[in-house]
Amino acid sequence: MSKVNIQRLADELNLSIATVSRALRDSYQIRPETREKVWELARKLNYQPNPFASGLREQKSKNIAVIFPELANNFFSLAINGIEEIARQKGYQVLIYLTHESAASEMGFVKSLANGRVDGLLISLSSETGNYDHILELNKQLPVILFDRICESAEMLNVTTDDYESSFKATLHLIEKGCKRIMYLLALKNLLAGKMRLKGYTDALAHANIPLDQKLIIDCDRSEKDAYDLIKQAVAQQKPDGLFSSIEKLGTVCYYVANDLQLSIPRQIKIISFSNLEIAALLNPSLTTITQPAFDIGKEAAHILFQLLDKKKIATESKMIASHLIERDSTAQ
Amino acid sequence: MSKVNIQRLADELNLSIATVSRALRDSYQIRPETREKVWELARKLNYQPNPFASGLREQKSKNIAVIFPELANNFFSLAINGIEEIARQKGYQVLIYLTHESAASEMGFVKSLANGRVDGLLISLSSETGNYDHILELNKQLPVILFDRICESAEMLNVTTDDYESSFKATLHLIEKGCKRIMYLLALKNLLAGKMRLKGYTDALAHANIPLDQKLIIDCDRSEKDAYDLIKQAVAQQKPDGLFSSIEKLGTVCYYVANDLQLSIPRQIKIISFSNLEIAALLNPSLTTITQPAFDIGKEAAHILFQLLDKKKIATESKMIASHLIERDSTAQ
DNA sequence: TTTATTTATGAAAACGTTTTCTGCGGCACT
DNA sequence: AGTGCCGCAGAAAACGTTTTCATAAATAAA
Repeated sequence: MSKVNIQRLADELNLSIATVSRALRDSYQIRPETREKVWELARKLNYQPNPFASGLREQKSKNIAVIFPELANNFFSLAINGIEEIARQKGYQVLIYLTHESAASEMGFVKSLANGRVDGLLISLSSETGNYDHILELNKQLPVILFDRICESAEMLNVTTDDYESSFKATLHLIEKGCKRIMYLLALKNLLAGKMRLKGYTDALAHANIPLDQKLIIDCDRSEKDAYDLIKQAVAQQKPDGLFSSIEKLGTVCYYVANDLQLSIPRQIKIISFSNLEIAALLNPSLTTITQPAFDIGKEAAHILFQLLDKKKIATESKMIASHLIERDSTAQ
Repeated sequence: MSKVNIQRLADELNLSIATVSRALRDSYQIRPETREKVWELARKLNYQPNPFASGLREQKSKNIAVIFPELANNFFSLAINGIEEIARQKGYQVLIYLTHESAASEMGFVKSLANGRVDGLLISLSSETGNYDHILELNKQLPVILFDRICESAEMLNVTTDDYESSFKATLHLIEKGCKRIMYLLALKNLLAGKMRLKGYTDALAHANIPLDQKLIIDCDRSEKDAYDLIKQAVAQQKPDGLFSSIEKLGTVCYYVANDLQLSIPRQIKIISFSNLEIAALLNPSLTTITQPAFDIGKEAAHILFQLLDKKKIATESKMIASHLIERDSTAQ
């Protein structure tokens, strides 16, 4: 039951710990038969090197940290799958932190990573985050890759999707389907992603010569809980014929609102939403979505991180992966 | 830029590292003004004790591991939220491992935890897992709590939900709504949860004096990818008037099948499913579910684990948390 | 045979903490 | 003045690795 360490192996084999360590690491200096004896016992006792000891000695943790706003969101669930897959291949452990959209939590987590706990960080910013100093500071010590919710700093590496273009296309899609008054459900307005999505919307309106009506832009960042009431009231007052939800969570809220106001989708009101919901196709009616390649974004972010960790300085640069507009019944003509 | 360690603090303050360490840990042996000086500099330099050094010295990691089959499943996304919340309160880090339902992966992960990487483990077994030796073995070294997908061993601590009762009730619910031929979509048949759910189904049939028809039990474990075809064919042949899906994933598959076979839900076929899908209410028609208290299960499992880690031996025993049957339109009469 | 070189191993230092064991002044009590 | 105690701080050991440095035996070169 007592923990099996390298000393124990050395004692049982009448070898020094140096020899055992070398044998386990397949050093060329070790006689094959010695090596084999060591490995055999190690396997038998299920010897696992103490990661704290090796970490301390080697000054590397073989850990990476992943900081997420939440996991209820399908985007992040998918992304972490991609991240975990790559990390596992590389023999790294994944530490997970959830900020619950709190900038204070995020700052605390980031600061706590400053001393060797992890070798690198993958982070998607909280919606509250306005100041990026903590990120830039940590990036001086270890590689930090931002994904999806990035910060506007030239010096950081990012993996994103084409928020602006997607949003532009989504708005145009509603216009093509006949919408004249498109309400935009604004979220993440502190973050670049949020700003790009909003700009995609306004630019698309301009492009179609539709005057921008500020009353049709509903800020849903502030009151997450009250989003339902807020949207319902806005829809009732402004009577839009299209709803564009800039985040997944609000997409479903739209359905409840439409139901409640007895608006038929898509006849009276059309709905499109950024969303990674697998079952968007099963909603009543099926929901037209802009779907982000979440798994690939996670994978790519991890991939870039490990390029840096492996010191392969080959072409590590920010990357953008396109989202897809999937047309379904909620925007049918 | 250089890492700030305790030596650096000691040098700058002309103190010994012993004193600095004690000051940071609020030892009573340290003069308050010394303590304050140390803390001030530590804050200024954002000193974070190296967790590998402390871990090695104290022989505890302040880490816990969470082993999940997957994260696409809403149950696990919710559960990890609960786990992370408790762990964070306790100052522990959460290491995440995804088995993708592979027993081999699971065994590898569990074995790799044998040497101090983590102080405890929360695990939900993969659907492939038939042998529990690796779990029992690890449990000799550190506390292991199983949740939801547990193993049938008296000596392990578990957090579960009332699978049998839920399944019984669900079946009865369909019967009450007029179903005569209820097809059961079997999954997780290797695991206790799967067995209990199946037994709940068969017992409920017996209770209602409905003869058990083996052809109505569709084993969906084998061919995850082909589940759709399997179910579609079975429904076409057997013409059930009720579908009971024992896992979330198959619930949505039922909708696609019904659609494809042009069966109207709930008129021609009623559907009920184990599921934590938030938007079950928005499906077409809304889906009647048995919803597990995933967040609470995660929280409770973590809670029990920390009771053990804190050596509070007060009443640490297995716990069962009830699921809820939420009646919606897919089983309307 | 003597000397250089290779091969296989051991001794010991280092990583950054925490904590036990000492030690030094100063104070209170004989 | 001598003894004991207390408050504070330093020296050093320990945790389990990895790796540099040293060394013995065996082989090759002279």
